[in-house]
Amino acid sequence: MSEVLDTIDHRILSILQKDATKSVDAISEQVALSRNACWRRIKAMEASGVIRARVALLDPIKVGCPLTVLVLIRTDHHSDAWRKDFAAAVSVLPEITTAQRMTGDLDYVLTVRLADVAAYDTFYKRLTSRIPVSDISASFVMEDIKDTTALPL
Amino acid sequence: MSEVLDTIDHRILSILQKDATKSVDAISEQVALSRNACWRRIKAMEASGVIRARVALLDPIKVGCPLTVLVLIRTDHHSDAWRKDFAAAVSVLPEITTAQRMTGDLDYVLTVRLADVAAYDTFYKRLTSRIPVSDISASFVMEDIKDTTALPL
DNA sequence: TATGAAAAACCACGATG
DNA sequence: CATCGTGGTTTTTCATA
Repeated sequence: MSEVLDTIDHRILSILQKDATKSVDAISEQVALSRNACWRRIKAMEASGVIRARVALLDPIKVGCPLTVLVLIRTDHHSDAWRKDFAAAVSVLPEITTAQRMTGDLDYVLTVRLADVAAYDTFYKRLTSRIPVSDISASFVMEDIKDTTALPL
Repeated sequence: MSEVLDTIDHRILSILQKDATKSVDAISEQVALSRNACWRRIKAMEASGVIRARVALLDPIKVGCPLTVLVLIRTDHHSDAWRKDFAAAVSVLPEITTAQRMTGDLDYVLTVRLADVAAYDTFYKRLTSRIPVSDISASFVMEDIKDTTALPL
């Protein structure tokens, strides 16, 4: 309901952002609150949508997609229909984990998770067979220096 | 121990990737396995590191960082020392959620989470005061078409 | 703070293929 | 002989009074 998050909320969130398996007991101790008060705050933040989900993060290498590719896309189709088709293609391809429409001269950026470079070629064909793009270029990730789902608070 | 994941493991993972609050009972029912067999598989995947963590995902808008910026960086310092400084700067700045070293002509790509465009200027100054870069450009995310932490299985 | 209900954590045995 | 299922115990966590 309320959209105002105080310092204690922030501290609770920063704990849960890193480890959602922590019990209410452990969290309440860390933020110096009673178990109950802490539990109510968490419930409230879940209800208001501040906490959107709790998910498991997997090891990309161990599940067989060690390669991350950033795909930069430019289009000359600036119609609603094209955008709809593009969004549909994006939602259908599970290798695409993020898709963002950008300002500036590059129109779209995709993050794609793949097994290897050969898989990129397959992906490239599947994508471009679904939607016309005027310019597409791939940049491969050599090293992950940082990769977190935790937002700054 | 074993690094071989079968179809059932994949189904368990795909459930947990989307919702880590699901009880073992519920999961075991979905994958048509006994509670215990299912529990053993999950434990094994936690132990082997296939499941890396369980985290809470927050709403960027409700938490006060609705703006996502992709920062493209080129450097002419290709020394170990520079890389170390860069990594240190990246790890210190919480607004940077991902930092990747790339192939091709752009050296690094950062994903940065911010409150607004003004905050980008502050961020830009803090970053460039810590490390010298020969070229840096920002591209702002206008629309999130897709954004998932779930890897393809 | 107390408390009942639920889920998780773990163990042991026999069955199965 | 790995892995499953059943059925049990103990402990923890939840969620509310």
